[in-house]
Amino acid sequence: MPDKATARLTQRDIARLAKVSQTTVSLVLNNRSDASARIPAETRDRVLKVIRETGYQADPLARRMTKQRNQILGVFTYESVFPSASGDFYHPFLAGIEDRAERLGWDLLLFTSAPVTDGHRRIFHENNRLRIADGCLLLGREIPADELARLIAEDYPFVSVGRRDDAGGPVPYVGADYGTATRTVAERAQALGHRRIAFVGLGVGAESSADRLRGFRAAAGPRAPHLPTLDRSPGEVLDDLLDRRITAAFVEERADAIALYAAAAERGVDVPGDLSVVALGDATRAAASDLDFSGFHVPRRAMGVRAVELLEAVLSGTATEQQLLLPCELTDGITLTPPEGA
Amino acid sequence: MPDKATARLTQRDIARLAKVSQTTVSLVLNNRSDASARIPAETRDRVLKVIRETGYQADPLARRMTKQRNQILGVFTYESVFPSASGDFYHPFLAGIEDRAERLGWDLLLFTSAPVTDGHRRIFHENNRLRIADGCLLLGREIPADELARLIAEDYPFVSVGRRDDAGGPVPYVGADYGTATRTVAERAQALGHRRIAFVGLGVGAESSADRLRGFRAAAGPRAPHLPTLDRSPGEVLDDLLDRRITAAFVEERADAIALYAAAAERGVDVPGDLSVVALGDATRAAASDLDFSGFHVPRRAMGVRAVELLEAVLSGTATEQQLLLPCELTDGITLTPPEGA
DNA sequence: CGGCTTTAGTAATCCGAATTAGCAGCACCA
DNA sequence: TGGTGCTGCTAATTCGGATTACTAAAGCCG
Repeated sequence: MPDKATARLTQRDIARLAKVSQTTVSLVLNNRSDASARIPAETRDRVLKVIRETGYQADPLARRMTKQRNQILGVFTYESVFPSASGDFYHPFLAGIEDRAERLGWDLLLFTSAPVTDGHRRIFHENNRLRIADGCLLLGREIPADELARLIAEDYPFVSVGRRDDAGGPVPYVGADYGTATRTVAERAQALGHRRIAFVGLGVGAESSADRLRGFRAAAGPRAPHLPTLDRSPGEVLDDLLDRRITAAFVEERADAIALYAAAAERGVDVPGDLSVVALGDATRAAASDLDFSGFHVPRRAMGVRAVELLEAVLSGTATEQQLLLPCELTDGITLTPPEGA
Repeated sequence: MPDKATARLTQRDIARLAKVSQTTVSLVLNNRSDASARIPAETRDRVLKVIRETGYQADPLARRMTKQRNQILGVFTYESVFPSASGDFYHPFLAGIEDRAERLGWDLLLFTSAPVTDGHRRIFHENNRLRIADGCLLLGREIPADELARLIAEDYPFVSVGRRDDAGGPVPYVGADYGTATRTVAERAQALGHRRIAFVGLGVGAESSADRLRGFRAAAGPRAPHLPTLDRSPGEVLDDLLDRRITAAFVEERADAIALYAAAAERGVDVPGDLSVVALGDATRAAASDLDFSGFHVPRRAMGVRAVELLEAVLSGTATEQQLLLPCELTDGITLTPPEGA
């Protein structure tokens, strides 16, 4: 009896049992019938019989060795993949990625080994393992330009989920068209009669922030007010809005919109009666609300799907356009109505 | 210039650049310093420098071929990892896994390449790639015994998240002690005066179901009623409970408890006045409710953490006990009070 | 019968790493 | 001055399977 468990069967074993060469076993297994490899039915059956009797299965690793690709799709997230606090912002992206990866027969490698420092991961560190994967998807609000530049310089196949500015070259991405969406909802508000509108949020830093502010300015003009949220309570922001007699606030971050709405309710300020509130995307921080905000949603799932498809195209060399913006899903909602007296 | 993109770097390339042999590169990489392999600091540094400059990473497949650790932790989920519908049941497990993997410097490989058929994945299929990872964690409500048996037979290192029955041998797992938790809350209800109590749910099939029913029976006796939920609306279940003059229902699935509560509210049945409702765990289906149910929660995050730790112990051969049950978190809640007239 | 083609199969390599065996060169010692 | 041992490295082999190159035998033709 084989004391050391069952030493895994190999093609050599099958070959021995079927009295053929390992080559023949391989040919039979791969069902090859080219001119260069003819296996008569008799021999083929003999080999197949042995395979059936022994329950032999080819080692998938050895099999992949001779292929060029590993069928591993890297996923690099600049925050934790499974965050406990930040709500489910990334979830739909990942669902889309998983869906497509599954369809392509790829496994997903999450680079959790990259240490998180200051709440951010860095791609390039001591022992970066990027090259374990065939290619990589990048997720995160902000991705340092130097890291992108290095990926490009090293010619590593990757796709960013979310638009990124050039970094020593164009960055392949599948993003959401925040600019157009923001501009559209701002124009819609203007059509309803709003004349005093403001952008509420960061507006700088990440591309996604800048794109929204840019879209807003495209509709509202370069001097339209931009109210920061950083280090200010929702109440303070609300006061600021009211002081300036703003009639419609375009809030970059949905969580802030929700907080603003709550502050207004508490203060007895009616939304949208006294103030319309437009949400420019989805909550990236935990924030529960059933309220049907006017504004738009980010096509997160679709972005994940398309990002995988683009990476696959890049890897197989069939990619033509490497930068793709998907339209956001506008929602009418109930928080945008004509201003009082309009 | 290399027109054919980046032909993946190999140790041979590194060797050539560093003017040493492939063997030396391998030795340096594996930091070997036996008597049989002495690499002076000077040579080592030269090799490391080239590796750093080129960003070389060992091919995990080739590496696994010759059996070695890869720092890759496989995660096999029997449903989608990122489900769109099923709520967030798996999320905390994965958060725990990610946390520990990060601390150990491991990457997470999600086996999304395993095709989902009938809503379930199968580990063993055409082209299973389990062995890319050093070991694997298994997640899912039900895991076919034959798959577990085969993993055991093949001596593949794995740990199940959730208790599993023996399958041709003991299954290594980190589970939740549903039995004790259910028994404890049932006894607590009895101490409050409840005499007519019932178990509501599947009670069979998955170990997690059976464990709860067993715990319930341990407190309530072997003949205590067990009401099925399958193919019955919450209203029907409620009728059944009232017909039997049950004063406390122990509901296996939190989503069912929520639905039952809603049905009762609609019917004018007071919970817990007319009927106490105990939730035996967390919702595995999407179901939102702020209600503070009496019952318990599953220590999901901790289970994920401990499962990684156990697998690490298994891999390094230091594991002593391979089956671990963590206590559930009992919650007093507001849906269990003494029965009327007690 | 000799030359050419087809058939049926095998030996040799390769994939990218890890590992084993072994080989020069030098120091030290008797 | 030859033997022993250490140092520093490399050639060769292995893992399991895919592929290429090649060969032995049979079939066909004139």
